[in-house]
Amino acid sequence: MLSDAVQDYLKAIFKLSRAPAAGGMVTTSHIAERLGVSAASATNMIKKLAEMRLLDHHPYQGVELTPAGEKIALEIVRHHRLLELYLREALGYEWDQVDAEADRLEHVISEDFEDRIDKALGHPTVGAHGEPIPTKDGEIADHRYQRLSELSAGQRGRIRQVSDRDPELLRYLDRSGLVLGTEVRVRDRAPFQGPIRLDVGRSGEQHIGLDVAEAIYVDVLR
Amino acid sequence: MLSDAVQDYLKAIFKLSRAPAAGGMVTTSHIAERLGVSAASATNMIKKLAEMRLLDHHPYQGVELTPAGEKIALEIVRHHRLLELYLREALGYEWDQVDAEADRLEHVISEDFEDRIDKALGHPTVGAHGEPIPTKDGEIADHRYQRLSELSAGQRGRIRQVSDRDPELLRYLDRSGLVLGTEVRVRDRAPFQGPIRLDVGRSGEQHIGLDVAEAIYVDVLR
DNA sequence: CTTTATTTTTAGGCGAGACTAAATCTGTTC
DNA sequence: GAACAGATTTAGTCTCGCCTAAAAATAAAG
Repeated sequence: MLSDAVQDYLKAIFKLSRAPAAGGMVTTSHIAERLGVSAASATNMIKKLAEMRLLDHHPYQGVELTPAGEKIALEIVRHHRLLELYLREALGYEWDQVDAEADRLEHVISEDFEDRIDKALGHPTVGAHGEPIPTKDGEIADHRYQRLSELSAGQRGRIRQVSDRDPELLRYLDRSGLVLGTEVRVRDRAPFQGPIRLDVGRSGEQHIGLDVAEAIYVDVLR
Repeated sequence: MLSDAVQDYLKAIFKLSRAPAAGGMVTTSHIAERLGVSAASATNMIKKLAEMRLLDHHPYQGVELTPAGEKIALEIVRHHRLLELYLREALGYEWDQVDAEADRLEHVISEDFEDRIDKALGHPTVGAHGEPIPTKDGEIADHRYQRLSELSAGQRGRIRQVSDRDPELLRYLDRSGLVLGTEVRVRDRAPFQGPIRLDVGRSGEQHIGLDVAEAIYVDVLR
């Protein structure tokens, strides 16, 4: 049985390696920062994971998950995303509360539990924030949405995914109507990394900062 | 935050102290046996728990939970029993599978999760095997059922609780119709700790061993 | 090409919670 | 009341996952 710590590292490395601008290679300091541990601790765990053949360590350069490591990471991500969705759909959790609860549950649920909530949810393919849910045999869809921050004035898009990193942000998005499925249109963008003016849905107009727009992923329409 | 190990010890001590023939005092070796650790390990943890004022340690005699320790134990038991029932009612688990899953989940769920499943279940007062569920403020009902093994020929009873210690036993009980709510009547008892012949419900007749009868608790009828 | 700033790794330690082996206490038996 | 069996505690280790401080490697700047 893999420890919680091992699982957390694999998950973090997987997510970082998928993040834009990471060419598959993930640095020690990024891992340490993500997990809130010292760089030395991260190095130690990296060495251990490398011995277990769950990742390749290129000293001073970074790490890369092996297929075996990625497989495990995907199982954890699957657990996490199914749990998030279940908490929301079956137990009425708010959008911003599911991540923390799922972080603790994901390490302890059995395969059976996973299968049962998967079934209860109707075998969903996307999670509570629009992220793809890996299949049981380790396939994960690659949606390639665009960030809302990349759209230019006049473009329209439908919100398909939002970053789940910050509960505060999720509450803000919820209040602002910027939820999954909503159609938005960029009215204009202020210069110098300024705010974006948006039409949200049929009604509201919103001004959002660039950081917020970067956390929203859309399908471009038309 | 209390570690999983601390929680497991408190829960085990609580359950042992409630078991018949334990005068509130629980021995080191019983604790060690229940948790599957060496007696030395149990002694270490006992000293630690005594320092935390969660139990009183009378060296070489045994331990007794303080009110503070019992409070925590009851919270864990509440988590466990609500989870067991939820797994059964909401996710369709079998009678014998819920204990193991709940053992892992009980340490990680939040207060919020507890409240949500409690509500979803309609604030139940007994768990999946008939055990009383402690209330949120640490009250636990004391049912004082009788063991089926204590009934004499001719007596009738309704099954109100079964021991959850052995999944194998639970499967056997399920197959035999010896489930919660069923009415049973003792036809006769073989001598020398022999089997008990039972009428089960309206139909079946069953012969069960004394060990099995000791694991079944009934309300005596008439 | 050398200095400097940054990142990464090494070295050494700490707390939890388990272990084994040895010492000590309790209780029973003669 | 002495001896012995069994339970309990003490003493000393081990692994895991974290830490800080120091050393080493890399990358950037002069």
